[in-house]
Amino acid sequence: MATTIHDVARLAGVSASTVSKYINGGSLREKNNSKIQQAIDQLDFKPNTIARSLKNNRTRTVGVILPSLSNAFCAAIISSFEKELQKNGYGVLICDCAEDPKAELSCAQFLMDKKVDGIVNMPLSESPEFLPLFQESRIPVILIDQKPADMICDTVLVDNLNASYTAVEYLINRRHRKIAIICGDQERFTANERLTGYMRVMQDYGIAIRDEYIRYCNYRASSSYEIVKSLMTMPDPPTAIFATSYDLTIGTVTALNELELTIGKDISLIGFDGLALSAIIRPPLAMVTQPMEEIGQRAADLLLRRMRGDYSGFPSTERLKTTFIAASSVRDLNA
Amino acid sequence: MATTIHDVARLAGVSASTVSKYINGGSLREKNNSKIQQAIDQLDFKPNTIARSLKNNRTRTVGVILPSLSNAFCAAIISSFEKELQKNGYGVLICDCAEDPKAELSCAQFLMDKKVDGIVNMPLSESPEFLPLFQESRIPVILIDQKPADMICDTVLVDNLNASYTAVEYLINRRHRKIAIICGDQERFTANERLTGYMRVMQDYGIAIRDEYIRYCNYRASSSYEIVKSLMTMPDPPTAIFATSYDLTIGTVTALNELELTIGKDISLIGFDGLALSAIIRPPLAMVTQPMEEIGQRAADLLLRRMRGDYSGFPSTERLKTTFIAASSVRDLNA
DNA sequence: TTGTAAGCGTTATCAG
DNA sequence: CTGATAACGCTTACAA
Repeated sequence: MATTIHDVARLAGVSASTVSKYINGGSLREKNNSKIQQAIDQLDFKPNTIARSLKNNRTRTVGVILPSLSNAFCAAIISSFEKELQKNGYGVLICDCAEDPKAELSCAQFLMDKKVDGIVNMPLSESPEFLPLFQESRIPVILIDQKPADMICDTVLVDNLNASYTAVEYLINRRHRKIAIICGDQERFTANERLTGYMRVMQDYGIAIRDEYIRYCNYRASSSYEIVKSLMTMPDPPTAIFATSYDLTIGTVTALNELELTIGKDISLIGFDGLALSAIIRPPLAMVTQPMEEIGQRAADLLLRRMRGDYSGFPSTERLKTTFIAASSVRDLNA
Repeated sequence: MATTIHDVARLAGVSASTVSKYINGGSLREKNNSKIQQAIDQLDFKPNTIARSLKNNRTRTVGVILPSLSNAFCAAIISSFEKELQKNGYGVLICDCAEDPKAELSCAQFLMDKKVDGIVNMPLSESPEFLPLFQESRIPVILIDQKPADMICDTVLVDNLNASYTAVEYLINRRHRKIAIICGDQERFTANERLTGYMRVMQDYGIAIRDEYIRYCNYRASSSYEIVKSLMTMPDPPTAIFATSYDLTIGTVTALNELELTIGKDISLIGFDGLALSAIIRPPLAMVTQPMEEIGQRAADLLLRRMRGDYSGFPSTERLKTTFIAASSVRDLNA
């Protein structure tokens, strides 16, 4: 059916191994070079990548394990990651965990069976169980966004602490004192870092921390929606809210709208990610944005290096900076 | 290094082909069944999928070619598509075209080299050049969202015409007559269908169609942003705008905000996709939503059937229904 | 039912 | 530089 290297060899009047050498950049007689190329063109020969993989244990395919593709933050990162790998001739196999931490392990198993050359994972679980599996097999793994406490692994993430610090400081400077923060899972690294930033700036400015203003949840918009409703019906509600993820921001805005509270007047708000939201919400939303493209790119570059066998600087932890965007969703109480 | 079927055979005291038969569900002596299973467990044997693929020309991997993963509409569809294929043991290889129609062909070539068992494509080009390639190789292809005029292919899309008709009719019923529509590429099937729905309902209600209210662009938020600015500074601006995609909706809202026009009062608006937007924009945004999950699922089901060799009903065109969500972003001019 | 042997399309080794 | 030969790990006739 498909044309093989043998067909090319026959047509060119050389052996299969010579053709193989030609394809893989070996040096041979000029005469043969052209003969072989001619035969390849004539037959429109494409080497069978499966056979190749079987031979050299490299599939030129990498796996991605992520919480959900419907999550804009994930999708944006993967989009830039994929572009970079595509450029380098790699295929990208995507496994969506549907936000289920247990799925991570089975996805990893699946990718292992597919013999991927490398893995990128945005972990759901605190410390990915599958990691040792890959490390034994010497298949490089890059973690994104979260950093597990007890495992050694290359990681690309952002400076959550300062992101949070800066945002809350902005509120404090505008004389806000009753500041609520809506965090993700208490267990998760990122959530924790963001909370720590909040704690630290509050302490640095000598503001009392009130537990009832600190709320954890599972990162769903519906959760922050409920939280905001509860926060705003407290006897002493906050004057400002800091929502620490894209989805949490969505839920917050939705709730505030329903409560008919005017953002930037009745309540101040700083969101997270979702630059696009900033412009469509009125008033424009102040927020912290992560460099999603850059995260994907860095992860790609690092993974490519590791797959090339370059393990310099292992384990590398790349911390990228977030950006704070000021906007009128925060009321200046000095004014 | 890795354990092979031979290792299992040796340990179980049978031949490799017997083990192979066992794995592939052949019938053999009860005694051997258990011996082999034991050996498999003991060695933690996993068949090498690459070797398998080489043998039977099936990789259990499908390819996806799409305009961009950063596009929420694409991502949502692929998310549900991937889930369905994952359930069925397939891997999903994703190729992001970065909105470049030329990239489609090279992505297709790449996937062909990867020996995917099937393809799903959300086409950028009017008629995907790569289609014949796959059809020759009898590799099933499912097109999503767009339907090329001149090619025979399975397709899953929505009823754009009625989607548009219903939305514009809603405006008309509220006495809007000066209705602008922001369409995508004039060339593209979907854009055309949506425009046709607009034309038809306008005609059905005997409303004069004014060319200056019909605007085409490249589906980017920045384009609709410019268009809206131009529309609203016309001597006789529209009283209502229908934005026909997610990104076009974003750009429209942004522009209206900047122009300080109050949606639902100074100007009426109906958007497209992005249910999440509806709740965070104030007032809530009326819009047309596509059943993205279902699109992904249908495409998956159809592709799985085709890969099973079931070509009944080919070429099948599945038309799904959109939903119209009324909201106060449309002012009732009767009132 | 089970085993032997050939082959899927490449590449690596090693002799010429 | 070139080519014969033997893998890579699995499946599948075909023979026993």
